[in-house]
Amino acid sequence: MTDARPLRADARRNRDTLIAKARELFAGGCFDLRFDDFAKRAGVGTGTLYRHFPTREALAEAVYHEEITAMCDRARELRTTLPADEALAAFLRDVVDHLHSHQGLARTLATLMATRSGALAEGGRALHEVVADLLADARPGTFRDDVGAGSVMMALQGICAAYDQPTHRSDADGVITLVLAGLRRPAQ
Amino acid sequence: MTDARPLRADARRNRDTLIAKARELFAGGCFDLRFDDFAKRAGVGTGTLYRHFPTREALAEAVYHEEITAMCDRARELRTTLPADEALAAFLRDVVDHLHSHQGLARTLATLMATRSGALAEGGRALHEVVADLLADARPGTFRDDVGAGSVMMALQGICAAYDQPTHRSDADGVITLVLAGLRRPAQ
DNA sequence: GAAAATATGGAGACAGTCTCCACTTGTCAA
DNA sequence: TTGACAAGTGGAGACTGTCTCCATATTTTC
Repeated sequence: MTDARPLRADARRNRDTLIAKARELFAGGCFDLRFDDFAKRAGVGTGTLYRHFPTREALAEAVYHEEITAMCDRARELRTTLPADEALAAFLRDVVDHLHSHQGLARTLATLMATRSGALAEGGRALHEVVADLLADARPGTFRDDVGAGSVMMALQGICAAYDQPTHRSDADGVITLVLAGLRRPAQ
Repeated sequence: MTDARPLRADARRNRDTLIAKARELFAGGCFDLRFDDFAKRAGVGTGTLYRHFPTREALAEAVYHEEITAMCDRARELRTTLPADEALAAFLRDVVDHLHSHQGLARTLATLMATRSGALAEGGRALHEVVADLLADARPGTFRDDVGAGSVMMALQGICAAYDQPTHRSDADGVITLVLAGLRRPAQ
């Protein structure tokens, strides 16, 4: 996935500037800036922006790449200190918490999850994987096995897609509550 | 909500033609047609299209208006013949079933649900309302009361937003399973 | 330090959206 | 009927944002 050819020094610098600027703008709630304008604000030419990030989504993914990686690491870490079912619960709650204070991330994830193929979906796939792992670990005994990780991700996609609804936080918490309660194997 | 001034005969005719044409194209999976081209295909001028439907979403909502109304009616009908909890279950299953064979509807609903205000959201609001009603009826005794209709709608939004994922059907069924199982009041 | 490789920027081609208004069509009162 | 007014039409073209292209500049390599 990582490129073989190392970027030239100036190219690397530009790329980093672009990501930093994008992060700053996204954090300020400014998502729909003209792409050309955006290049200008970052102090590079349009061509440079397009060469590094062919699409808006590519840029968004680059900006949130670390964040998504951190999320996945967190999941794996939780798995080492908690029973798998509790780890999944804690992870999902964490995700919602994080999304709530990072609208841009929610937006980006909603897009990444909707994009089924290509490098762009990498982040979505990574998340899917950690959820699937937690789920698999928790299944025997505690979780039902007729519902897959895809369904959990789909619920998560709803949470992401609805990121700017006024009642987002409480609704999202509710979704997680339903998913977790629903996953628990019904008592025999 | 309905306009006071009745449309002139030719205007009404054009509007109907536009909706019919859009329905036909959507059914064929053709969603992202140029708006201008679309007008041409329907045999009207660009101006006419824009006057009737200022945005793509307005057109989509008009196309699926009947469908959404039918869904809401169906929910109310179910409520008269089944206990509320079963009615909600049947309704949600029905919705997924319907979405599955009408991608355009899923797409449209995803947009409508994401749009928090304005006439465009009417369809989304109507659905929210019937779900809220079913839920309220089912609550005493059977359903938990710490999770609102907004959460159910959010899960539904995920189902809609993921409409073109390859595993959509089974994942969506899983989400409904989780929501319904999660809603059930845990045995004391 | 010269050649080769790599990257830059921004002008301008292009594509899609949407407005505007001279003109057409429908409605209604007389 | 008909004439006058209201309502609606269509499509040229202004506008807005996207993206490509390439002469020029910078970095790397030998």
